[in-house]
Amino acid sequence: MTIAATESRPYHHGDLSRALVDAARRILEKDGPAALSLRAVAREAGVSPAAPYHHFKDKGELLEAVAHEGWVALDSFLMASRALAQNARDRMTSIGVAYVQFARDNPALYRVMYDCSRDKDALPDQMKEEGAYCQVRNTIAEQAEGGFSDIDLELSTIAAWCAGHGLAEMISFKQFAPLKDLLGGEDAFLRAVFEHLGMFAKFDKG
Amino acid sequence: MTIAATESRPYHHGDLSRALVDAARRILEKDGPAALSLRAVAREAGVSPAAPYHHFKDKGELLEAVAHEGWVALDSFLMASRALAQNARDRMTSIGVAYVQFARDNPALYRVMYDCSRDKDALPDQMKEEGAYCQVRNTIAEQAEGGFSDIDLELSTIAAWCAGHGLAEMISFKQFAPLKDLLGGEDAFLRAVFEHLGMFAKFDKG
DNA sequence: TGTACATCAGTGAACGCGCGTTCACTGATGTAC
DNA sequence: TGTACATCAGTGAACGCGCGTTCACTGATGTAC
Repeated sequence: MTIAATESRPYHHGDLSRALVDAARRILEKDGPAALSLRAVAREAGVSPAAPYHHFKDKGELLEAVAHEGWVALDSFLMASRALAQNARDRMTSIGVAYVQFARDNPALYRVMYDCSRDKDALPDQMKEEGAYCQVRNTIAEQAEGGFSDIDLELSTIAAWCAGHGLAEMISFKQFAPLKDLLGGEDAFLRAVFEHLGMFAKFDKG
Repeated sequence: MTIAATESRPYHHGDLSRALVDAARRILEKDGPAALSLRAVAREAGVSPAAPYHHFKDKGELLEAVAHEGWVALDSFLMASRALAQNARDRMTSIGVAYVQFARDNPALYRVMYDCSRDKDALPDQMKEEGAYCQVRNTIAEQAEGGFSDIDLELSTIAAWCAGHGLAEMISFKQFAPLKDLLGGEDAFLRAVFEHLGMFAKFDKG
């Protein structure tokens, strides 16, 4: 009845790559990005410090794998909340709010994602072709109903993305606490900030 | 004629506090935030690794001193470029552009400033009373010409601040290179992004 | 079906490193008398 | 004006730490014949 064979891990792991990335994410959740050393990851995965080198060239490559998972998770989170929005008008705010919620709920993962990006001075390549950035652009395009040139669309997407990232980094700052209370909670505060971006005020009357 | 006495530093330094903060900023400029250890700062200042402990309780306290200088420098940079703006309408964009330029020209210092803030989960206290944040709020208030409630004003300031911070963190990302070229350079790109925030589009016709 | 052997994926000990911080110390300074 | 002494602001050696990475190794797996 009991599965005795699994009580002690066999010499070969089976899928150590996967296990290492999972271990890394567990460490991020528990102790934050500063605790994320290669040795800690190996320890958490129950494996010797040298083992990861059979799967990742160096620490950076493991971090990139973790970051990549983060972007994929963000993609689907945004996708889901965009699908939930009631109408086109709310879709823009909803996707912004969802973006910040993701960062708030996965702060350490979010940090690793941007640390990797900064190291390369670029967002992940796939973002421009598909993925989160593209979803933001599409949402804006829908809401603008053709009123934007390609350049306007690109610039507005960048502006919205930057606002989302900035808010994501500051959402938990103490200074905002009174305003959150006043508005009825953090999510209401979030919506309010995005609405004040006023990104598409010019379309309100057209 | 030559001042022989200064050729070898006297035993007592005179103003080691100051010298340490200066050394820290030099290290930041040369080698970035990752290189900013207490020992490196002492080395750069030409002093033993224990010397800083007579002036700062620990590494964190030195970092805070550096960050504080950064905020002060940002304050006066924003003040100066706000004074240069031609009219009220441009003032908002100008202050945003200046904010990002500061971050771009002092990337490591900017990083330390926000790292310290994140550790405390708050922007520096003086920001709400005076300083950079307050300047942004005042600029927005001027441009809105009384059309904003206190809450609207606060939310708009937060939105603008977040957009500025987000753009500051991403301004050098490679993905934006084509757009920068298209628009005639990085500064033009910056202005364009801030204009697309459309923060006050609703006031354009009123 | 059995066996030799190459390859794969682990082990654990060790390397050298730079870090933050502490310690007992000493040279320099300033103040009380 | 001189001197004893407390205090201040340095020194340099040492502590223990965890890190990324390498190394020679070995156990397990799979494949060719």
